[in-house]
Amino acid sequence: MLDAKFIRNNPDLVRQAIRNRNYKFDIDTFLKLEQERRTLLAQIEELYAAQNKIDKEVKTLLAEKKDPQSKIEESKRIKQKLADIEKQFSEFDAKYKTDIDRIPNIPHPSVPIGDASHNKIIKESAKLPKFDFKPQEHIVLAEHLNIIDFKRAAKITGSNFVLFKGEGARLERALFNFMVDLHAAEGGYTEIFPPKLVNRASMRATGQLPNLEEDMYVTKEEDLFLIPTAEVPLTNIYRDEILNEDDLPIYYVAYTPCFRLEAGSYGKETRGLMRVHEFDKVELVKFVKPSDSYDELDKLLADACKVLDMLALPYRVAILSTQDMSFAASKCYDIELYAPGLDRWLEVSSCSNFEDFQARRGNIRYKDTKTGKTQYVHTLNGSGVALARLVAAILENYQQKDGSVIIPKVLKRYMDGRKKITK
RNA sequence: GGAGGGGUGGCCGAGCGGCUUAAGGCGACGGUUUGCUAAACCGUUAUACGGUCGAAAGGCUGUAUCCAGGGUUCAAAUCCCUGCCCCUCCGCCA
Repeated sequence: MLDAKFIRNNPDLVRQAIRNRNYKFDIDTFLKLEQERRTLLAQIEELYAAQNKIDKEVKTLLAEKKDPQSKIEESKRIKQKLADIEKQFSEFDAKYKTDIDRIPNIPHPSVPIGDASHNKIIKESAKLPKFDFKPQEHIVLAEHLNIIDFKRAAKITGSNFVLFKGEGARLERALFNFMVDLHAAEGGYTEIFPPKLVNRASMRATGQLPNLEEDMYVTKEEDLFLIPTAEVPLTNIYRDEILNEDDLPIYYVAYTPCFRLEAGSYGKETRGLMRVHEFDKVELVKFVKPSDSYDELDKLLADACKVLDMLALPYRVAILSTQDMSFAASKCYDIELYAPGLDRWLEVSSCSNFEDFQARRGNIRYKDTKTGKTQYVHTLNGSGVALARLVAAILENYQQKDGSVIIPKVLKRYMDGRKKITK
């Protein structure tokens, strides 16, 4: 959420940001609404002031044992008037609140303007792997090794769910343990194991609601959402709280499953591990001082890349363009792994700085030690990294001619010292 | 799931329709005293959104906020309803 005052004072900036993101939102109509809302609010406050004054007068009259009846009558009249204006106000207010929630964050000046074709690659692994045979897709490898059972997952639940089996299950578990350990030990992140169901207020604070409601799983009885990412429970840890400046920066890491309905997706994109409704992910979240947030974003990106360096996988990093970035982000880097079987780049991480956009929605602040003022923190998050596609990339990059798959060295101690997955 | 008891400022805690502009205490901060520390004494002590003055720091002013949202009333921390959370007991369960 942007500051209403900021929008009022910088309408052109906001208009430009919306245009650069290719969003549709009429700022002028919004500003008119906002003005109207404030006018009504001022009227209401004036009437309340009058009521409060009468209230005191009544008290005085009662204390002096005089008749307050005429004052009471006056108060009743004001009450009537108030009811009318408040009814008007609540209509404007409701519209105002849903509208301001739908205004996206302002992209950082360093973000390339345009659609996904303007994403800028800033780093790429020196060389892609070479094979003296035709590399297979991960689906073929997984079926050959009997480590993933897509058919039975579909029977148990539905299409685009995954059942890992044997060494496949072991690999999945090894990977998230490896990543959480790495970030906790070397990155200085505190490990969290959060709830995987969250309420509406939490989903709103991080920006999944109201725009992405149709992509989320929700429980009927309690209106709780299955988390689409650990970003939601982690960032909401400090919703409606005031932190001390000395507490910052705060770094959290969590492994969680992630649930995405993605109602609109279909076709080739959805085969295998590319786009599944439930996947595992290790997520990094930071709460930092505004002055540090872009340095922190670079460090966050480096922490995510470190996982892939250690796994010795080919990857590239792109700055996402204004149209490709999520609604709440100011700046976002994507990390993509190369999958030689598919001959495609697979997105396994987004590292974003939200500046104070989420903090304002979630009312997450800190007290400045020197000035004593409270202000919004900056929040960041990044995948470190997402699992399903990572498994696909490992299978495809480490495959051997006979269909076996070498286990990356750093995972050996998480896999009972095994070096290879074979049939 | 059932039955009770609760939720008040940074913390503890009183208040239970108009005497509250939320008592009192603790803590924190500033000051006085002091060789230093402590003690004592005096003072300050939230947030949000408007209006207004100011170059700014900030001042003045209005409104709201006693878990949240509704309601009753001229008037609600106080009464009623709904929800959330916490505690005790019972049931069920991993």
